[in-house]
Amino acid sequence: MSLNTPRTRRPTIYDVAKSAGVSPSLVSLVLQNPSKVSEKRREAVRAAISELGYRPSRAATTLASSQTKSIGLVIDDFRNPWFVDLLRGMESVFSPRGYQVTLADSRPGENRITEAVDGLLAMHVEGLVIAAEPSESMMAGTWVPAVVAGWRNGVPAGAGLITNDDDGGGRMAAEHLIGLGHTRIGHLSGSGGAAAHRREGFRRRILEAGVEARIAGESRGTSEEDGYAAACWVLDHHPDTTALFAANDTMALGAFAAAKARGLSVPEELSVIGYDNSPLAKSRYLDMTSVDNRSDIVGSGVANALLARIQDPTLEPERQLIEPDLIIRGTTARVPG
Amino acid sequence: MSLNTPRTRRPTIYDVAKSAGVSPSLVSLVLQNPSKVSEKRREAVRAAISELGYRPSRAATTLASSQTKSIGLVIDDFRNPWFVDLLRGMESVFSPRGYQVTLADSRPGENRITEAVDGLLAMHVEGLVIAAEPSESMMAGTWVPAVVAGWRNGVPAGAGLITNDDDGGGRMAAEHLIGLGHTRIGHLSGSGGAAAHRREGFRRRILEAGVEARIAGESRGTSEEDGYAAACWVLDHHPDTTALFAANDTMALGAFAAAKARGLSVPEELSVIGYDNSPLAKSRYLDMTSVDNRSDIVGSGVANALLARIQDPTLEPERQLIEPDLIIRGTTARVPG
DNA sequence: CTAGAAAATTGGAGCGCTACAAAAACTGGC
DNA sequence: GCCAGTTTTTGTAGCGCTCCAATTTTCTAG
Repeated sequence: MSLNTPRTRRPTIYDVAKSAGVSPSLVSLVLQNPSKVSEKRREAVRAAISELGYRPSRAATTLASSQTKSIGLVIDDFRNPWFVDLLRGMESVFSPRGYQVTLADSRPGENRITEAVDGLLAMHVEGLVIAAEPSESMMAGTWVPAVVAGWRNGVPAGAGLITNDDDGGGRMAAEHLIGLGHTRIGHLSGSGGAAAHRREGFRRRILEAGVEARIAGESRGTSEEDGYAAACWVLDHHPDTTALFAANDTMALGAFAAAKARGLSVPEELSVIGYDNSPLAKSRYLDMTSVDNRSDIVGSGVANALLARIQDPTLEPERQLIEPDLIIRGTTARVPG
Repeated sequence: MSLNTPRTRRPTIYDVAKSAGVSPSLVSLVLQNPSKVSEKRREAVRAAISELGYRPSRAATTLASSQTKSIGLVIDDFRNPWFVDLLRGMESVFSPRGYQVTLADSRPGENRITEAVDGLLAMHVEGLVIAAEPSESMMAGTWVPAVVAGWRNGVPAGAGLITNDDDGGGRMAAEHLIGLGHTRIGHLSGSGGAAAHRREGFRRRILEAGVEARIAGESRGTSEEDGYAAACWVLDHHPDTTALFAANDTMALGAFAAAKARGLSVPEELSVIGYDNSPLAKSRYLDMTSVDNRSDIVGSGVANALLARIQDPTLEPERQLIEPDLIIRGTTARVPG
């Protein structure tokens, strides 16, 4: 049978051409610009294509045309939910322009970021989006425009930067709690660029209001356990604390656990505010007040900046901050008493 | 300067060869099998490579060698956390063998699964892992081995299948609750293949024990909201219910919300068991009893099956069930009273 | 010192496709 | 029926790499 010929060679453009009785060039034309081909041949070619189950070889196309209409996205960890929004934002501008985005993760220890970039460049991507801690060396000899998304420390010269205004977000969180009358506020922080900016924005606004900043976990991680440990520290050293600002939603979950262990009810006795507006925060059960960093907007901004630089490589790399949003839900309330 | 020549053509193997004073073939040899090249030339070539910032073109390599050492993974949604474990399991066997895995998501409405498969095949992947609802048409004219991971309905002929034993998992959940003395048990189900199997396994064990099965949400989705709605239905129609089995952890979160709204405490008055052993279930705060579907094992099983069929294409596609694990945590307890 | 074997290196064809110039097939107007 | 203009189709030459046979160099032993 013709339908079930499994172990056969992958069909090429020549097979299609022969089967349709035309030249290979004509088949290629049908693939790229069907309107330039007479209806008769076009249909013959299309029939042959589906008959043979032909799929163009991207490798050959890339090699011959030296443009891939693809851009590479390096992310540090698939478990980090923010990249989903980033990707969605990126695709909203890339897809209509016919660009495809290819993912590479650079989990530390497995393949480092340099390897991820190398792999992407080997695939002839036309541009690079770095959603991971960038490194100077990674850019060595990079010949395509790159933009860093969502990180602020050590952005290599020559790369653009579009990121969430984490300072602003920290300030917003502080503002919200101060507005609710809180004056004894703790912050669960972590190491890393984003956490540092959130912390600084928070600290500055808190000090402006003449309130003491109770900050824990600056040099630790940002997991739920880290959040729990930091919350325990704050609540044990400052038992009069009435509000906690966590550097992300997962850490806020740790804060909930610490509160529960101490018999403190949220938000009646302890207000908690998270960051990221992740699915966790949106959950009906957790219903968490959180700062939304608008990663979708970052994504579309990144895409636009990259596209501009692909079209005009002489353009200067852009730097841009995206304003976050405070989403008020059920874990923050007026100060008790 | 030689270091900073940004807008220049991407260096090729010829550039490297010229710069190192050897033939292109020799450069190619260094790249693939350095031990066959004399130390002197090898070093010269390596120096030239890093001097020029040369990266091999994957397109050219693929075309010339007609083997890519890459396999394609189609997933239905990046937000679904189980694919992370699947991927990890796959990489644990692919990486040591030098295979790379390329991701393509097939979110419905954007690019359908057929397009994702087409894209992957265009990249000359040597095998395909489908972690999404498969379709018959997607396999039309596919010339590489494929295996479906984690879905059981409508698996195309010719594709292998490695999946979690969802029947077994449902049975385990029922078993656990019955063992705790519960006799009035509700189940929050959903549409879709996995949910159906979990439901059936659960129902069968429940009926064996002579307990009535209170099942809700069979034709709805599997989000937290769906879980909430189903839990409300069960708790309102059968107020004497003492335990709830949710088809996944997110739905269990909905069950928590429903319990909270009714002033029922978990697990004292209501036991809740989830499915997936997702980060949610592992959370210190939520501390959820859950069925672990061992997606990592599925991943490595898939990888092994695929590798075997790549090496020997005449092999019959394999079908295999992976036994789940019950992880008992703090949301289930002996029946009250 | 030299034949013969082994190791190191090279030239050239070809992977599947596109780009572009050249050829072929149609137009319509006189 | 013929010519200029237009549309459609087709060779041909690469794109950057690998593979393999052929060639050159190096080594071993008599």
